[in-house]
Amino acid sequence: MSTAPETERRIREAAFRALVKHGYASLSLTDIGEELGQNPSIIYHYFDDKDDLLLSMIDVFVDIFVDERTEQPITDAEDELRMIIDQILHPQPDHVHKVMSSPPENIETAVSRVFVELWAHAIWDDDFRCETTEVENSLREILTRTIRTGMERGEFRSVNPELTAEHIFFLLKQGLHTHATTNRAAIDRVHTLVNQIVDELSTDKQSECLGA
Amino acid sequence: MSTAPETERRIREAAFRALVKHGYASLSLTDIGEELGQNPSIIYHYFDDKDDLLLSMIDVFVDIFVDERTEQPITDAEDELRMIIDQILHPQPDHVHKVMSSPPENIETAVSRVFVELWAHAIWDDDFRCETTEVENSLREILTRTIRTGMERGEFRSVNPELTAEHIFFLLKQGLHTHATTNRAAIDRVHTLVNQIVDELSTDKQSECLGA
Amino acid sequence: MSTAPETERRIREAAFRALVKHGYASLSLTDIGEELGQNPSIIYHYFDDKDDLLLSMIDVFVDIFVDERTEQPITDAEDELRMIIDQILHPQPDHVHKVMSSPPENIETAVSRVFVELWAHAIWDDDFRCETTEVENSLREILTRTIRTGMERGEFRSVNPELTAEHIFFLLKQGLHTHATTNRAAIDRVHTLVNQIVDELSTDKQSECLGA
Amino acid sequence: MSTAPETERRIREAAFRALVKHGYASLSLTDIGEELGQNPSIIYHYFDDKDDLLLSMIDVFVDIFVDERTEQPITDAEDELRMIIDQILHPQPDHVHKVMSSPPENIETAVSRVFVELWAHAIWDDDFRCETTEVENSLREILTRTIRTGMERGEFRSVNPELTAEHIFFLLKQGLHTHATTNRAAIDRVHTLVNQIVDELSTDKQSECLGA
DNA sequence: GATGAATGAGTATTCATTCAT
DNA sequence: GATGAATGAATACTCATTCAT
Repeated sequence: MSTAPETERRIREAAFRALVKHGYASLSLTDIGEELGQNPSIIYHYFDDKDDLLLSMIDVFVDIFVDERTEQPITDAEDELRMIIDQILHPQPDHVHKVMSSPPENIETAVSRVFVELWAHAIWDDDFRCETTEVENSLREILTRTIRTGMERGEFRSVNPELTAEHIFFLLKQGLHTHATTNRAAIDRVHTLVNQIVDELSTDKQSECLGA
Repeated sequence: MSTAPETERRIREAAFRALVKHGYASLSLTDIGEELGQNPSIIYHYFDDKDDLLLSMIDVFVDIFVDERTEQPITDAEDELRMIIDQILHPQPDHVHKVMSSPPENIETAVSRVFVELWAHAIWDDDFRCETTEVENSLREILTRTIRTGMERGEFRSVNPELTAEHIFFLLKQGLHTHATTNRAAIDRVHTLVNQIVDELSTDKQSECLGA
Repeated sequence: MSTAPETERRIREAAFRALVKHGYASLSLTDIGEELGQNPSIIYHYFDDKDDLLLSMIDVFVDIFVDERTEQPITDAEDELRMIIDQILHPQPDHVHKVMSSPPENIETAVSRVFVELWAHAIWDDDFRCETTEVENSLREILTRTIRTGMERGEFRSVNPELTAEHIFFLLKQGLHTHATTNRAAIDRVHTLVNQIVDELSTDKQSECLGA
Repeated sequence: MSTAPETERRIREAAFRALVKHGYASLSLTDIGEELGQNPSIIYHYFDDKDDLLLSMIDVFVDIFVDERTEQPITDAEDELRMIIDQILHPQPDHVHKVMSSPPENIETAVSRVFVELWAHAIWDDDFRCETTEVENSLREILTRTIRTGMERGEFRSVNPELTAEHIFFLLKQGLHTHATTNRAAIDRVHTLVNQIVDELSTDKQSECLGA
């Protein structure tokens, strides 16, 4: 059997790690080759060019966050919601290891950096922009579905599920973004805010609302 | 007085416009020189190097969003809050023109792009990181101060002003970020969510909470 | 018998077609592999390297223009001469098909291009130079022989057969060359000039004309 | 005064010499830089890219063969014709030195090589093709004009001046071509043939000869 | 015989930066 | 203060060639 698909995956993971190390603006194919432990020219056997390779790295995101969730039946809506939130804010090595054979060392930092860099590139490249939009749609969809299910089962209060999902999603993204781009520890603050929202959803109290 | 400070400002603005056009990763001094209408080597009379110039562009942000507000006395807290929010989500040409003599054409897009690009670069450069952190601190401080003032005057409900300010600030940033990096019209959605929070602050109603 | 000689010929023809398509300077083994419909590395089973393969393409020329003529007895000198001229200026698909199983589409263009490219390469490569010299010698020899035969039989006026052959040959080559390398329709002009020479040969006027 | 035009000319001449040394197919900007004694990147200050530089080398041809002749009044048609022929077949260092400050060593070889290489490239590049066509038109025009003038003054027999000029021109080109691409000494042979034609032109025999 | 994965040397081109004027 | 000529290091990408299968 051909080793090709394995090699393609190894290149993608090497690119991921190299991106975490060097950043988009100064990421060279040489860097990727070094991370890969092979001559960079091999990249052209598996990808059209640098952009094609980097574009494919959004797939790594999909692998980590989206794929497995889309088809899963929901058992407990609140548990499910909290688990999704947790996995985005604190990606676990075990989970990441399922989709990457050699993940970078500090996964939390790695994921937030790559998120910020790839999304930033989407400003300039339509293909990237399509992918980022789609990934976001999928994740928002998962959140929306979970909230709606919770409402239908009476676990959650009656809210606009799309808007609430979007609210949560904005905060999650911003947690990663602020974590990667400032000296502030933003993830815990976001966790607090998002927990409030989930708490609100699952209490039948009428008061104590967001930001309070 | 020499024309030097004027030239320095012109260079900074040219760099700003060039960044809006080309993006950080592919921004060359040639691009900036073209935007400036002068030979790019003049940049070295006013800045140490490319990084120094780009770092100084965060100052443009400070000029636009922070400076004038820090010392202003607050008259009406809710008005003030809504105005700050509006100015971040929809920067007005008139206002920007006060701090830039030749602003780029589409200011809303320009500001969100530059925000995303400069912050992304802060991942890799400690000097940038200090600046981004500081700018965010200032803006959060303004929001916090406004909320606290509103509370003290009885205009707003009693909340944790730091946390609420942070909540609003996360959403505002994410509005710009999503606007710049996906195909979704995120700014209006963010406006809706933030308005809800401000509404909550200024009503004494006990019900109808976030996302509802 | 093994299929090897057949494969070797197929490779040579593929190289010929690829050369017609891409030109010497930008002809890659990948191009040849594509034309061949096979993996380019197979070439190394039949040829030492790229140069060796391209050198062998001169043989295709020999196959087309020289081989069959060298041993043929001459029946009518003028007819023969006009036929040779015609075949060089307007190679017929039928005739080419005898030596190539998959000739390129526009043979006239193909032949002139390959002639110009291979001969140009002969500037730099002694092996090529030997081959081009030899092919030219053979063709000039055929022309000379035909003219001499015509003279001996009284069909042609008395001229210097080597010089006249060379004169005709120069013009024929230049027809192909100008056809391939400029926007001018040179072949018909050459035909006119060469016909004049042949006419002169076969008239019984005594006037000493050019080439005599 | 700026040194720029001087540098541009130096680059063009270096490219000319490098082309004579290495040939089109294996001519790298590094080669040209070496010939120039400077870093190859300087080329991009004066030319768009490699093709632009090489295209400009046809101008060197125009400088050598065409320019000075176009406006000169003709004194003696036969002398003039023989001089043009001589200058193409045997370019003199003195003459070349007028348009190149550092010509290559063996000018005869250099000119024929560059002619063959540039013309060969015209097969694939329309810009080259335009230039080659134009240069040829100019040279043919000069020959035609000289022959026509000779006829009008009664120095030459009555012939078709265009066709005779073309005849001569074909032979001259083929002299250079054969000289560059085979092991045969073709230039003298061509000289003999062309001299015959000119002799024919200036004899007063009435017999209708070629080109008439 | 034939494939295709892998290599590494080489190529055109870009770009921040320097420096003489 | 401002220019623009010049540099050299770095970069993406290509391609002939090898070799294990």
